[in-house]
Amino acid sequence: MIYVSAMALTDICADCAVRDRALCGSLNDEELAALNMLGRRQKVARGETLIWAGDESIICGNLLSGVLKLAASTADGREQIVGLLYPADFIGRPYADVADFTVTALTDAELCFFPRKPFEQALEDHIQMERLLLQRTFAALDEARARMLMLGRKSAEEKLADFLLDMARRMGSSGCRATPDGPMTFDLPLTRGQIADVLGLTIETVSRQMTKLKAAGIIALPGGRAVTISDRQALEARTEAA
Amino acid sequence: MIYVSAMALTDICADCAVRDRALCGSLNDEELAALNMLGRRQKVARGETLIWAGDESIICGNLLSGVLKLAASTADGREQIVGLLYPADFIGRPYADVADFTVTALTDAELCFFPRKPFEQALEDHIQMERLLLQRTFAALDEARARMLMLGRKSAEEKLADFLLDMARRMGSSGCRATPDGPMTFDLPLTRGQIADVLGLTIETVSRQMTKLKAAGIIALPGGRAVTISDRQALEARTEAA
DNA sequence: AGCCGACATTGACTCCGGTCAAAGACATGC
DNA sequence: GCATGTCTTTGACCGGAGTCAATGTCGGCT
Repeated sequence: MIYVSAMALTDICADCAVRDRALCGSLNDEELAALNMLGRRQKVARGETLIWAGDESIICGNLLSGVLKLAASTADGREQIVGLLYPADFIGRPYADVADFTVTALTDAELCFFPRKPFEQALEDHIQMERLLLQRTFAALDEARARMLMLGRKSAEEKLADFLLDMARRMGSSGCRATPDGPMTFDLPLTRGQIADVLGLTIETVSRQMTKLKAAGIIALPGGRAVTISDRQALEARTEAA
Repeated sequence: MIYVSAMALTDICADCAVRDRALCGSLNDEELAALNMLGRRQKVARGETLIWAGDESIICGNLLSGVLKLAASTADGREQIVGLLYPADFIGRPYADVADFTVTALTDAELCFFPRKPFEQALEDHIQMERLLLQRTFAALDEARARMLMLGRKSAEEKLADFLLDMARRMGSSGCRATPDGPMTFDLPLTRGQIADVLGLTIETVSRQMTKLKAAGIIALPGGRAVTISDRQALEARTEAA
């Protein structure tokens, strides 16, 4: 699929990696060119924070590459990761003056952002895009609620199993999958501490559960951030208590 | 505010208690009359389930009176309440074929519902309503995420304090509030078991924490489902660990 | 009134996951 | 190579919340 632009110098969308998977996928070429004027690309380094909870909600955008975390925290520093953002996901909070969550890059990342107010105007002007955003927001809400069940009612073991299967699914494209049900290896974009913050556990508990799964021959930890799922069936079984 | 309708016999919106607070608030009288044709009012008794998780997503609607719960559960019967719905709140999941969560009445309730497909069409036809729904969905997402922090990172005591303050705010209108900061009494629409399901705790823990707050003179339990918040300051303090 | 079922409280005990602490791994830079 | 800092693993211990069980309270019904 090739997009040739008459305004190559400024057309940042032309080589967009998520051109048709992101919100912009709902726009035709002319509309895209207009939105183009508003947008800016930006690279962010791992660890960098894009949006701070409590700050004014200034920007919206799309994630092009990398993984971001969306986090909430208590006054005394406890943190809960309330969402992970992957390429083509929407970033930001339209229609609110203040951002409620902190957005931080877990890996080096690239994104395409717009000032919030003009972006809201663009939503009004492009019904299709607004409708797509509504659908995605509903999907995000479903996901958040599913995670509430996990946080409130699942054991550490179940949480870890859930998490690993979810990551396997999400990293599946970039990682390598031999056969649909055979062993599969991928790199986690999160540290143990960050996994703990996703699951509502501590680093130590995450580490112990990992070791337990390894001892049971269900996963292998080849080193670094890599994980191999050797027995997907068994892992799925641990998603629900015995 | 009085709405006189030329079609009094069928105009179920005329005496709608949430006429201008619900999604329909974005419609003018003609549009409302059209939507009217699609909608049906229904009363449901406490305990009745409107939508079952896993079933086809058939209806959408507005809550007129009462309180509903939105719940997820595990295969072995553990339940997590992922949201509470109050009058004027939107019910249902447009753009999905299957409902992911169970919706049940916690009190006797009345609602106004529409078949999902025609409702989706109505959203397309009435941009203002779609936009309002988008804004509400974002708000629901923020709320769900805030609750993730609570579920994942807060102690039983903090959860209870959070919950009571939230209920005080929500029941404030119907209950009685003497002075902004003085004692305030209201009825909880939930049993201890349901509170436990909201907070990711057990009945016993909820009960013990209630007793502890009562012993500390922060709340009183006059009987039935009633709660009196005698020392709001102290309750707010327990929202964050010592 | 008295019975019944649902809901709530309380107690005794257990255990999962948190806390504190000490070693390992591993990457990076000098 | 070695030093440094970050991340991970492992161990010992503790405590908050869950479990199991008994008792108490309330409202509804005949």
